[in-house]
Amino acid sequence: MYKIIKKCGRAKRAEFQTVHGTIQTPVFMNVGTAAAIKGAVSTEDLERIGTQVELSNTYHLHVRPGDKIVRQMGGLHKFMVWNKPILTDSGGFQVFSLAGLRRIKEEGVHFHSHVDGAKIFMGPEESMQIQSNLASTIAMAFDECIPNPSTREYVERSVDRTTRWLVRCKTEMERLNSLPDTINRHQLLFGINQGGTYDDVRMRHADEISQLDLDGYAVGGLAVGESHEEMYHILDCTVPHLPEDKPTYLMGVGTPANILEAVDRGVDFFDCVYPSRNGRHGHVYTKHGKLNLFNAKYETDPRPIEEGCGCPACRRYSRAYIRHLLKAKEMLGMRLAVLHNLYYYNHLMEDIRLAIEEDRYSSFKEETLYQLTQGE
RNA sequence: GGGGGAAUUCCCGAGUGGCCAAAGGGGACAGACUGUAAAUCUGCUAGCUAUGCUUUCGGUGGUUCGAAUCCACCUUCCCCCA
Repeated sequence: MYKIIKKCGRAKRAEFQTVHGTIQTPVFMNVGTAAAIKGAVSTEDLERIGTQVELSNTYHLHVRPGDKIVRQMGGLHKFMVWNKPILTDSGGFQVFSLAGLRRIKEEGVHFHSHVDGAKIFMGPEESMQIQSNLASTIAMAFDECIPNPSTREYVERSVDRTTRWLVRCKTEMERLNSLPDTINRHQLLFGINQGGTYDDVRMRHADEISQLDLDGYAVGGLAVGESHEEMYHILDCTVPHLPEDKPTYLMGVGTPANILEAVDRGVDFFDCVYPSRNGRHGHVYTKHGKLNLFNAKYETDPRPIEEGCGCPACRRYSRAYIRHLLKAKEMLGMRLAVLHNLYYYNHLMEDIRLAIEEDRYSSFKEETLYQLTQGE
């Protein structure tokens, strides 16, 4: 299922086979929380910009339209008309991001819906059931994404609960996959490592969950306020304690520089809202760093966002025009910026894969990081 | 021709004697955003030799210790009646 093709230092070039196709890693998963990438991005667009995996969210789809409706429509793949792999996040991040709207108990989490305030209960079993209804390719374990900073005492208690929840997730997922009427009987389950910024807690937890023989392992709870140095240190400590023959996923990360560094520490999967959200907010990525198209200096800039870029935005449109659209709040402006950013991320990953294959990842990383800081 | 109303800082618009360089929008300018409660949020928007000073509320003159606010005249615009 997971096959390492080439290693270059700790960086891995691998293939991950799923029922919805083979994922070439390292990979960036394009975030479409509510079964759509914000910014009016269609399935056809995703095919054009090189998307391999789309990520959607258990909590959001449970709230709206409801996972039973998605199931009735034949599962997320049919519903979205996307036949490549889909990873669903478990709702664990909403335990973090909806902190004001939820209460954590051993059995699970009580939420108030951010849409209408309705009471929602989600525990490991519920999360697995919802994800089974969604029939994603990869389900994520239901965890608590711990805020930063948190006390050691809290982190240890939370991590132990996340482990107990993980065991329950695995049991429930096996049961669901064996049901005769399940849509995707090959649904995979990734566990999630937590431990805040406490490296010993991280390593201990990684060792524990590695015993469970899951389909993949994620490092969660990073990029939530700690420094980059802390994040890289945690990866240095944690990734070696996760199974080498399973994919590693760094959740929610990150900037191009974060990804370059994390790949160098053995990470295969990434996802982040940056390319889509920043695109909607007028920030676009180039090999020389990020541009803010709202800035006055692009008012009459006839150049594409990036010279030579093959994305749908750069092939036809100028910075000046996209800036105008963004300022005029025309949806096309956001759409073009998001398409560019996702294309940039997907192609950055392609370059990363090639560099590993050609055994030159270290120099590629240094050169790319250097370029990113240079500006134009 | 007669009667009434209005002119405010880039725009709209509040303010009708001191607490006013002037509310609130908008626009402009800049910043933030890392498993998306995010097409969102924040800051800023007269000038300067800056805990103060100068210019600014259609124009000119006046009343007052003090005027965007009161008075006179002028200019422009709007509405109603002929």
